[in-house]
Order: sequence, then C-alpha cells, then structure tokens
Amino acid sequence: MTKIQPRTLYREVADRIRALIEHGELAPGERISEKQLCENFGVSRTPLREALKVLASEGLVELLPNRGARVKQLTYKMVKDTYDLMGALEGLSGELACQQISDEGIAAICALHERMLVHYHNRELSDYFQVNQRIHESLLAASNNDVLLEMYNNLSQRVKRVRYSKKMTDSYWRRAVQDHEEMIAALKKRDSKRLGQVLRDHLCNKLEVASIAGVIDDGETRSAANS
Amino acid sequence: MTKIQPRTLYREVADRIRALIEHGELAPGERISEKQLCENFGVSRTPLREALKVLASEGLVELLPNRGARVKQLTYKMVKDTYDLMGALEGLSGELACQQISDEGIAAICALHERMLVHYHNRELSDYFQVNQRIHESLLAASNNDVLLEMYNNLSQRVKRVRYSKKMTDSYWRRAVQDHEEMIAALKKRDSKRLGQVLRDHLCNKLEVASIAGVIDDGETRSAANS
DNA sequence: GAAAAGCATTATGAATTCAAAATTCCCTGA
DNA sequence: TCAGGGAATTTTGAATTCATAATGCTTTTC
Repeated sequence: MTKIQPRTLYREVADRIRALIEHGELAPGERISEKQLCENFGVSRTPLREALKVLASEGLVELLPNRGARVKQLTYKMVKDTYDLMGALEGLSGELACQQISDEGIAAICALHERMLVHYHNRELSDYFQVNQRIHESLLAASNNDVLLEMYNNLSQRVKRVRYSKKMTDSYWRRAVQDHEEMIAALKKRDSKRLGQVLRDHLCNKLEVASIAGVIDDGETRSAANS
Repeated sequence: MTKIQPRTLYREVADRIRALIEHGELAPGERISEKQLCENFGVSRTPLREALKVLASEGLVELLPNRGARVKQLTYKMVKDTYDLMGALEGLSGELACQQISDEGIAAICALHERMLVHYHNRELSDYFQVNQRIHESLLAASNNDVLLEMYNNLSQRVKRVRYSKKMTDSYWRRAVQDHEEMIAALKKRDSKRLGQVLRDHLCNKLEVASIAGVIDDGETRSAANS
C-alpha cells in the first residue's frame, strides 16, 4: 500500500532527470544547462530549479552556486562507501525481518530461493539476478522499517548508474549462492543475529565494488581509497 | 578540512527553518505558511519554496501539493525505525573505524573515554553526554565514510526534536557505561566485528525510544508499532 | 605573439506576476 | 437552524522579469 504522489511539475522534472542520469544520457560530471533542459522538457526554469535542489539533496547532482549544476561524479571511494552502507542496511533489514516476518512470508522467500537455485543451476544469469533482487526486496519489506527502505532506495539510486558493469565469475556466483543458503537457514530459524551477519557480509554488497574498478573515471587512486 | 558552502538565500532559509523545527518553534504537524515565513525572513517566495523542497527530501517537512507544507509529524514508529537505523550505522562506523583508525586515534578515544568515566562517577550528566557524543562522533569520523556520515547526520537531524526528553535512570546509565567499556576493549584489539556488534546493540540506540513514549502525539498505538 | 584589461554576452539568483487550485464565507432554501 | 451551493478570497504552482555574477571575446599593450 504505497501512497499516491500528486503530480507537480517539479516532481515530474526530477523523475525525468533521475532517469537521464541513471541511463547515462546525462554523463557524470556533465554540466547541466538550465536553459537546454527547460527547452527539452518544455517547462520554465522555476520547476526545473526546484527539481535540481531535490536531486542535489538526494546526492545525484551537485550545485555550484552562481556556477550551475553538474551531475555528481561517482568516485571509486564513494561507490565503495555506499556499498558498505548498503551492506549494513541489508543486515539490519535481515535482523528486523526475522523478528517480524510471518510464517507465510518466510515460505514465500523460501519459494523465491528455490526458484533462484533453479536459475543458478541453469546458468540463467538475468533471471537469477531478478529473483535474487526480489529476495532482498522481500527482506527489506518484511523489516517493516520505512526509514530504512527510504534510505536504501536513495543509496541504491545513487549507484544505479554503475550497476551495468555487474560481472559474475563462477566462483563469485557459487559463493553468493552459498550465502543465500545460509540466509535461508537463518531465516527459517528466525536467527536474527545470524541473518544480519550473513547479509552484512554477503558478497553482493562487496562484489560489484571489485567489478567497477576501471569503470569509473576517478581522480584518486584506488589503492588510496581502499587503504 | 570541510569545504566551504557558498551562501545562497535558499540555503540560508533552509538552515533557519531547520533551526525553527529543531527548537520546536515550528511545531510538528504545524502548517507552514509561505507568506508568513517570507515576511519573517524578508525574502520572496522563490527561495523559500526551494528551501522547503530540500527540507522535504531531508524528511523534515511534508509537502502536500496545492495544499502547502507542514512540519513532519514524528510518530513513535518513525522514531523507533530511525533509531534502529542509526544503531546499524553506528555499528558500521565501528567496524570501519577499527580497520582504519590510527593508534593515535585510538589513544584519543581512550582519553575521551576516561574523561567520560570521570563525569559518570561524578554524576555530571550534561558533561557525560557531551563527551559521550564526542566519542561516537570520533568513531564516525574515523570510519572515513562520507556517505555514512551524511546519512547519519540526516537521521540525527530528524529526531533531534525529541532528544530533549532524554532521561537517564541509574541502571540504564550503568549499562551504557558497561557498553562503552566493551567498545574500548574491542577498539584496542581492533576487533571490528565485536565493536560493530556492541555499537549496534548499544543502549544509546535503544534507550531514548523508551523515554519518548508519551512525548509524541501519536495516532497509532505503541504496542502495534512495537510488535 | 602573449597576457591582461575591459566590454559584451550569457547564465544564474531572486523577485514579481499570472493562473489555477483550494479555502473561506455568505447566501439561499428547505 | 442547518445543509448545500456558489462567489470572493487566499494560497499555491509556474512563468516571467529583473538584477547580478560569471564567462567569453575583443582589444590593447608590452
């Protein structure tokens, strides 16, 4: 049950810009010309500028007073930091879910898990990812913590642009599935500490950081960010 | 080394409104009259409205399209959810801090800890809180994760209004100090898992939820939120 | 030929204006 | 007396306008 959002121009515009950034049509670091976007969207500068303020506090855009807006650069360190954070949030979601989820909820997640295993054995990567994501979303939802959900979505939005580069080696994949086995076991036992721990350490929250090395045009050295 | 923020009207206004909300001069649920605030601040509606958009995405304000803005109500559940989240973030900060902090950093925190103990034994509540907060801030800083810091500050801002009601019973206080002893021990050993665990479970992240019961004018029953 | 100064152009910040939606208030009629 | 309807008022959403800061270009000087 998600509340409907009455549409206003600035929200529409913010959504559109979010999409542009997510799909790379507005490149990281690219200067955002108010005039040009206004013309593209067919709106005046007022709602556009309001949208930019919102996007700035969401961390997608950078506002340089008197000098315009630019799409925020993702440095390696920022992405790493964000993934660390998302790992912590997933851990919390697991802990809370264990305490709150219904038996039916657990059964539903187990069912998803089984489906995921099938995709894993068939090596259907895309389907695997989709079901995998639904499992994590289910835990998030079961945690019944709206603030957590809001924050997670915000973080996830910030790094969506680099998700493309998701690569899966065989050994990574196997270990990810192992993690999931442990998750399911902990969930069934409602062992919240254990589930939290597994989720915090879950490969998915670390894996991609490795795979983005090189994707990001980064000023700082990666080793420095890693240290 | 924190970068300077060029001042613009909308930032100034946002800061002022944040302060008004934090200190209760704008009460939770209170309708925010654009006209009146404009007159108070002596600015036009444009920067005011931009500020409101920012505050809305920070979660301090609620925008009802065509029907104005209101100070966001804090429900018991929202505060509880926020504290759960902050606990998870503190846990992460501890884990990261363990891995990154210098020996001097550890020494500095130990020194703060000693000062805190003195205030505890002298029953200097206000001083105790101040030093206590500096310890947690030091860990946050040592974690060297800007995204984490940003998010923590945002969450902390949201619930600042109810921090006033902080009450300390003797047994709570004793247990909080015990937690801190464990923290220091884990930090010295650079036992990141342990420090993370202690911080996540740390009383400070749970305590106040109990003490706000009754402070918040809340539609939903507390037991329901707790279940 | 390069650098600096100054002017023109452009882009941004903020106030004002206009339009539309919501609210208030008053009136009518049962 | 009170419910319903409708006009007047207020308030908000968005466009426009105005002022100022930044940028770029030309010219001038060394």
